[in-house]
Amino acid sequence: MSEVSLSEKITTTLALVPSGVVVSYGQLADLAGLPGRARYVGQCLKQTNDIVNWHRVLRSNGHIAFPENTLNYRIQCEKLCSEGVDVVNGRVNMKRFGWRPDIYTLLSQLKY
DNA sequence: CATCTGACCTAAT
DNA sequence: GATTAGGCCAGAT
Repeated sequence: MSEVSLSEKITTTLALVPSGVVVSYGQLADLAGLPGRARYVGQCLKQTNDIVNWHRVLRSNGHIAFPENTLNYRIQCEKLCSEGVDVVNGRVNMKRFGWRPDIYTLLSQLKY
């Protein structure tokens, strides 16, 4: 059986998040089998800049995690908007564009 | 070894 | 809304 690193669990799980859907750091941690470790997700994303779907990760309150005047902030806004996700004041309405049960079920099928 | 820091979260005020 | 306090944990100091 192959050993899967923690960061690998996170990146593979994130890669399954569909376009037009966003997740919080905490949600992603849970789905990757690392409950309560939202902070670790942040560390992983910071490490490498080429993680698939990195832009679909937001804070639990829907806010983009970067300061407003940064380049990354603008890029994330741009990418989300191009996917049909409304970003208002650097913030996404998690109620409308956030997690849906069917998608949750899909990701929950991940086994490591 | 102690403390600080951070792409974080929840609950309570 | 905002703030505080506690939780989380790998790295840096």
